[in-house]
Amino acid sequence: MIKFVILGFLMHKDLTGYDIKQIMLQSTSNFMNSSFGSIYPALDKLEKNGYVNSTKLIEKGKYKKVYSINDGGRVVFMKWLEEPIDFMKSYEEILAKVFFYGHLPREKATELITQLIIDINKKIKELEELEVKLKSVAGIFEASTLIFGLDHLKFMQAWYEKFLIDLNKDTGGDNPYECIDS
Amino acid sequence: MIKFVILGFLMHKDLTGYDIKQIMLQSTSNFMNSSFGSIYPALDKLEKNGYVNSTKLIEKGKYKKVYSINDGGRVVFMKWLEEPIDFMKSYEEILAKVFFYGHLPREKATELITQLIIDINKKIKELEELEVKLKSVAGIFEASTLIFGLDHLKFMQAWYEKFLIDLNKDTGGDNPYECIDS
DNA sequence: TAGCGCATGTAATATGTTACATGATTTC
DNA sequence: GAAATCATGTAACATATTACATGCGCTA
Repeated sequence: MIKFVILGFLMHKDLTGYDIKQIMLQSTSNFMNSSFGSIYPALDKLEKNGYVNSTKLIEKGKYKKVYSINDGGRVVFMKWLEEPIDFMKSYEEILAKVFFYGHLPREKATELITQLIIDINKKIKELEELEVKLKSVAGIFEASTLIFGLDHLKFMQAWYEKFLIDLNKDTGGDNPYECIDS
Repeated sequence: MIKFVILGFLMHKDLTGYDIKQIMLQSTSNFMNSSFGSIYPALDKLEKNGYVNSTKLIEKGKYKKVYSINDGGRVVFMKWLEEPIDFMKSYEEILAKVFFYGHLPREKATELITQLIIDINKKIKELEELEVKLKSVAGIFEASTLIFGLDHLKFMQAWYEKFLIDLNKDTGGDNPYECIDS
């Protein structure tokens, strides 16, 4: 997932590995905060795969390697972004994608979040059937993890439902997050 | 984490790798559902480290390797269980521990969950300060991930608060989850 | 001149998944 | 007799962390 997050940052401006680490700390650390040990190899691989280009330069006596996304990179990033969210993969994946939804037309973002809510609802139905069976059989702690899972999904459903409403209210005021690092 | 979940299952009865996979599917799949490719090597390692013992046998013509936890294993499992929950590590770790809290004295479980709530509250305070700064600066999608993180923590706090109350009401009716596989 | 922030990178380790290989028994 | 289920295991791959190694420039 880190490669897509990196591409997402590069969609916006050219960055070094060090920059990326700083920006993550300030913006995505809630759901993703990678170490240099994964950022640098990821950049390396992205370049080998032809999704980014790098320029070596010396600034204030410091050796820097500035990366920029190219057309190939933009294509794979947008493809990832437009894919429906598989919310069972990981809770972080949802956040990662939504974080970059500003790159999508508003209608597409709305559509994807609507689909997410539908998928969550399906899973809720599934778990509710399981709940009946297990509640009678398990102890309070074992049952609690299932009920937590269920309540957690209900929380997510309600949250994204509300988010959709806020989204429709939003004027789309152009407020790019580039401001963060200024 | 898988090693502790395996030890937790073995606390209750002797099992084969195959059994463990089945039980996971029925009980913990909500937060952990490992593949054979991680269960078998994990069992192997647990045995090499001296936490479990295995007995090879042939039952109904099928070769089986039944694992049982030993004193060393019980010690490391209980030590893991009694440790305060680091809820920032992963959301799954909370569930994994609470799932086995039936092995703890009720007061210890209560204490650990109380501490968890305190830790979550601390993090909420932290994020609320960040929120003020970022809200003005980020676009709706970027801000949403932070707000989701915050609301998510508030959900967890409320949930475990309520769970504590339910726990105090609970008679502690002995309802071991062994019933699941019957 | 010591230490911190900037800046890049590697090596060892951990942890897990998917796919494959193998072979027995049970069920239709 | 074919397919599903029981049962164990390995190999290739993916993904990430921690700790280390290196070195420059700025500031106290």
